[in-house]
Amino acid sequence: MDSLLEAAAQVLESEGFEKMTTTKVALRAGASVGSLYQYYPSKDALLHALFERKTERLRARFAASLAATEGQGLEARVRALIETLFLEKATRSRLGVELARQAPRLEKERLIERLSEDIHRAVHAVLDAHADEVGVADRELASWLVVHGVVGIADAAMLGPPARLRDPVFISAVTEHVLDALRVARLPSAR
Amino acid sequence: MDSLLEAAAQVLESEGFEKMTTTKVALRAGASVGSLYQYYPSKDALLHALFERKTERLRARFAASLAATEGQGLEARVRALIETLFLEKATRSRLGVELARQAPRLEKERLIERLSEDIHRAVHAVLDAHADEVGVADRELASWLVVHGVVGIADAAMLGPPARLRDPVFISAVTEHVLDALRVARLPSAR
Amino acid sequence: MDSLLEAAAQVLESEGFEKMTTTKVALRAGASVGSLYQYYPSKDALLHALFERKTERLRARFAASLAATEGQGLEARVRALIETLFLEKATRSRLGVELARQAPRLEKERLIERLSEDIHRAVHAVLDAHADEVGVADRELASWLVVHGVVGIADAAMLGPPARLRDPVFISAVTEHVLDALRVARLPSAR
Amino acid sequence: MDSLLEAAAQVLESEGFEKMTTTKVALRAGASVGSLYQYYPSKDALLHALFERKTERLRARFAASLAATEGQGLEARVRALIETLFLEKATRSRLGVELARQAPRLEKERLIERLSEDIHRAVHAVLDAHADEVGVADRELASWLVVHGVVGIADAAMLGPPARLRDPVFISAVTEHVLDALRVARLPSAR
DNA sequence: TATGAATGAGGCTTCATTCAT
DNA sequence: TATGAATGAAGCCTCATTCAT
Repeated sequence: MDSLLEAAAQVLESEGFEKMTTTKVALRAGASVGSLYQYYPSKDALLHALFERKTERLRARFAASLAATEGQGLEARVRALIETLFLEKATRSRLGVELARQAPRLEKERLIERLSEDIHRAVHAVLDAHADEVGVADRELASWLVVHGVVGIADAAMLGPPARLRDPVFISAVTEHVLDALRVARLPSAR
Repeated sequence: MDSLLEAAAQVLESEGFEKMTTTKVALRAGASVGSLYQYYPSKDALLHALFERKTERLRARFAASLAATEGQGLEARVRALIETLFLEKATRSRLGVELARQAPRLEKERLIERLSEDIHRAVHAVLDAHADEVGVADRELASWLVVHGVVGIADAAMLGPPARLRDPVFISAVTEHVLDALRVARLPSAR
Repeated sequence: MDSLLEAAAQVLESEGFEKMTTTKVALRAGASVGSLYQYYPSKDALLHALFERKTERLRARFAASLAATEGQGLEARVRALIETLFLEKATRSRLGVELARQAPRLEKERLIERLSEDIHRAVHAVLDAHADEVGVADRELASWLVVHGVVGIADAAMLGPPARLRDPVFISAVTEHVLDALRVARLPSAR
Repeated sequence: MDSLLEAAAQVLESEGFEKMTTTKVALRAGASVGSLYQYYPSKDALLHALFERKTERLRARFAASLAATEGQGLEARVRALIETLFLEKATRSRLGVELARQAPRLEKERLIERLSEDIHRAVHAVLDAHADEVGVADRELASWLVVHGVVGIADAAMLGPPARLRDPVFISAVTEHVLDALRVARLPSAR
């Protein structure tokens, strides 16, 4: 049941993982614990599903961002990706944090790794497609560094004022920062 | 007692937070639960102390790195800082992860924030000291972005092969990446 | 569940409060601790319920006594009330004592106060109804004094041989004592 | 050590029995737990001593009251005894309550019984000495009833406003009540 | 298929008491 | 004789999971 998943998300958001009990989740979903266990055979299974939902959503947004900026310049595409990541991080951020806390348990690390690999691959493809605008030699490594660097920035920004992640000025700054790292400015065309 | 702290660290490392019980910690330290509670009035207090120990250690290493590279060029200093961060992240990494997972609970978020602020400040000072080598206008923002970007990179690297964080080639790559972002290379063209 | 309450009463009676554990109560009731906590969210809640049960029973007996002696003379009614009180005090007296010991903790003091107020009020009404047989001016005060005096007597009698509280001779003596205090006997001289 | 006893009294008064720990008592007395256990081999031994202290004090006050009213009339002596009892009950009343709560445990019931027997005996002697003013036949029984009745009244009064136990009007009322019960007024000499 | 009462292992914490110094 | 750190048994309570209805 999908309402169970949403209920779990809400409880996780409002109470945190340690106070999220299966009974509470079931009640919030208007169901009974028994029913919950019919769909999700364990608490961890519930978390896993929640994880996948979040992960899938992010993947979809990224794909959409890339599709929407198809054919545009590197800057536009990078900015779109950053914007997307920040927006997702800002959406139900408490939920994201609580899920991330549980990732080290569970085989869910794989879920995270798979996600970041996908993102990495996508970004790598973008860099390759705009190889002329990228000054670094190892674009594979560069995309990896950029992806995880930006994720780190997003995570840090999440602890501050929530508006920051949606602030265009901040997004521009991060975009510039990333493009700088990719040595866009050093390109011959800058001479 | 310090052996209690170390015992807690070991249990956390080997079993993870969910299986870390106060009794287990006490036993591992060769003490009794009662003694544990004499020194740390709650399980969370124990975590807090562990947190501070880790935090303090990192702070000290950073200070030492900066002191050791006093007077050297920007690249050397940045590299030293990255090296230090990576080394610390690689040291007892499971412990670090488990502690980080508990940070959102507890007022320890503050401990983390305070730490990253301190690091941010230190890096900012370095950038200011080497203003001539830095091409970005807003050095405060740049240092913030760089610090959190590199932390994100370190965290991602932790999930891969543990040797990576100590690999000089990788460290060089990250250093280059950071220096690029600071537009060090672009400086000549700014003439 | 009512069997939990009765189990608690039995443990309290046979072992006293300090040795009454929630697990023991649950076992005696043929249930598990978990079930106990489903019905009574804390050990104190269990005590509270026990308290109310006892209190309610006494209230009911008093009401019945008054109803049964409706229309009879003052002596008969006073005797009936005393008899009722003594009988109740003699019934499961250990239980009563253990509950009373816990009253100062808990908001249950209120329960006791409310009970004695009710009794006071009832006795006051009786005195008013038999105003012609009562020689004291302040019947409100007199009923208060009589009620608490008799309770004191009952409590003291509880410490002696248990049969005393059911001994008609003793009950007669107390009744006489109370009627004397109400100056029933002095009335003729008031002509 | 006497300061240990006083410390115990203070802790009992301010925190209640359940929060009175031997360590707290020792600290308050400016000693160590070890020392406490040198003088009082168990927590119960401490309580016992406290009990005796209170008991002895009351005994002494009663004796003093009787001595002070030697040769006076029944009313004066009864009033003095009531006054004394009320004053003692009003003094450190919380302490008294907490001690009474622990009486059922321990062989201390004996302490209480012995005390009330002593008081009973004393009052009996007073009644005998004033046999001409007492209208009841069984003075032994009457004194028992009066003693426990007044104790019950005092205990009930303790739950109300603390000033009541020291209020001369209230004391007079109780005295009158007692004298009435003893049928003082009905005596032929009252004609 | 849904329900939710029942289960019980196990965690955290307290505190009277001991004993080496 | 005083100290107070150490002990560890034992209590209260939680909650994931099961299963009879």
